[in-house]
Amino acid sequence: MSIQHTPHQNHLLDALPAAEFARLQSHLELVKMPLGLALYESGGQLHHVYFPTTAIVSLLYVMADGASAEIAVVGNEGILGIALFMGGETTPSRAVVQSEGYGYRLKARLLKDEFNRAGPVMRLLLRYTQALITQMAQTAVCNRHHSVEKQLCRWLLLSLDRLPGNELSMTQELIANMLGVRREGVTEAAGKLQRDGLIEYSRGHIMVLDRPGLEMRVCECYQVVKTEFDRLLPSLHNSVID
Amino acid sequence: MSIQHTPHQNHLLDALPAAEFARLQSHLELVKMPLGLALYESGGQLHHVYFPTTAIVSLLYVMADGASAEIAVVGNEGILGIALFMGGETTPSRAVVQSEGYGYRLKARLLKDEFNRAGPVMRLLLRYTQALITQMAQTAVCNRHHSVEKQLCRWLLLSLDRLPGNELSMTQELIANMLGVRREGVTEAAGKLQRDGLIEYSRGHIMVLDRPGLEMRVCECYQVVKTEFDRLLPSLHNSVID
DNA sequence: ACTGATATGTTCGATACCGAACATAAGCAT
DNA sequence: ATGCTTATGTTCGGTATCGAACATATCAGT
Repeated sequence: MSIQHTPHQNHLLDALPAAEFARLQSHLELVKMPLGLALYESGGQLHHVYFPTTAIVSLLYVMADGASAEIAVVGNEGILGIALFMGGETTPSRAVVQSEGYGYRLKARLLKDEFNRAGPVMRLLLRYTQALITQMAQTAVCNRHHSVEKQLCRWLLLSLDRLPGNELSMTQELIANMLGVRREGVTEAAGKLQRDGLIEYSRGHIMVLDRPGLEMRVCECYQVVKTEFDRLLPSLHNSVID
Repeated sequence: MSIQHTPHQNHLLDALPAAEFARLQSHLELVKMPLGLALYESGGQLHHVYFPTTAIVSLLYVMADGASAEIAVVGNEGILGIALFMGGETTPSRAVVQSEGYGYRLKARLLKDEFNRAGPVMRLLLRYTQALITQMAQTAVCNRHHSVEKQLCRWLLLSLDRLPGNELSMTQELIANMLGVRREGVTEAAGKLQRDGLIEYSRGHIMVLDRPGLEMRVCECYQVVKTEFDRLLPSLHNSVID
């Protein structure tokens, strides 16, 4: 059985008005996003923007000593490469595929031109950017105040929201990298969640058995971000802006 | 002696092309910003945008249990109320005056109209927003990996960059609130800096004696943010965008 | 000078996380 | 089956920060 791929799997593309979508459609290029692929390096040029459909991509800051932390997650609800239309051309963050899958890409020039029409595409992208800002801000607060276990719950739920099933492929080592904590810390937190029957994992495969249970344990950060995404980007296209 | 106030003290306003500045100038209203004033509450309506000149404003996230953390600082280099033009109308953050002073405000409607012209003002605001995003992201990473002392250095330098002299009015209690740590933690870190002759403080007044010394101790986060601001917002107006 | 309020200093034990080392176990290639 | 690699589990001592309680010091008002 082969999987159907369509740009409409990405919520931003799906939310475009017909005219705008028509302009871009033929330029959208399906790309495979294997685990670990870096779509952008810190400070590098952005030649394309990416609209994930089944993949999940993490925005990571890597520090001089190698320590890292995830500042946001982008999946089928979003776009990678906002610095392009924000005017900076580049950012100090890396974008790394965290969960393999597919997405569509578009040449930088085309997206910029579309953005510069200052129409619905621009407004949609700016709203998405604001939602992303909320996610970053909440991550900062969460890093400050919440335990590894709560952050793991948040991370699992954010990932789950961007995937079709209830399973994700991810080693504890990689999760630790995302959260910016030690692998052992993740092992301990995940072990606790497993003992309590919320998840089940083995060698890089995590199955969520009790999603409501996770939602009970997660810190408020998850819900704040989710609510803000829903508020700013109701899944149906809504052209009543301004 | 009376202090001169002019919108040009704010770098964004100062960077506007003459035509745009002329349109807005008569609508700019000088406002006093006393310590602790909340320009915006979480989720509240934004009736004005603010351009600080001598004041510094913190963007804070306050959590359900009262714990808080600063996610960004805005002074004479920036603007408060970006959610207005990003399309969200509101944000989950609070904006609180951290260092008293003055600024100019502009009615929300006027800024939106100006933004919607999709000209240089829009491009400038978007670039500023990207710089702000960098600051938030770096704050998230810093919260994760760096000691209170390093973060205090970062905070002092960020504040200093937005003030005329080498002195700031700020109790350790308030700094602790910003950094999202205990007051005692700030006392200890500040005590160390004082013993080493980098700063001198008493009851809410901090004088920086050795700025290079602070720059030696601060984590890389400070420089990353500063470099990105300089890159995105060179102080002279540069209309060569796109 | 007195008083109260506020800012800062100091201590204590508790806890979460770190850093390192090592043990087990599951998958993979041959 | 054998061995190699990778993922996960466990332990240990060290450190930073926390939470709370209390001590001191400076300022403002009377």
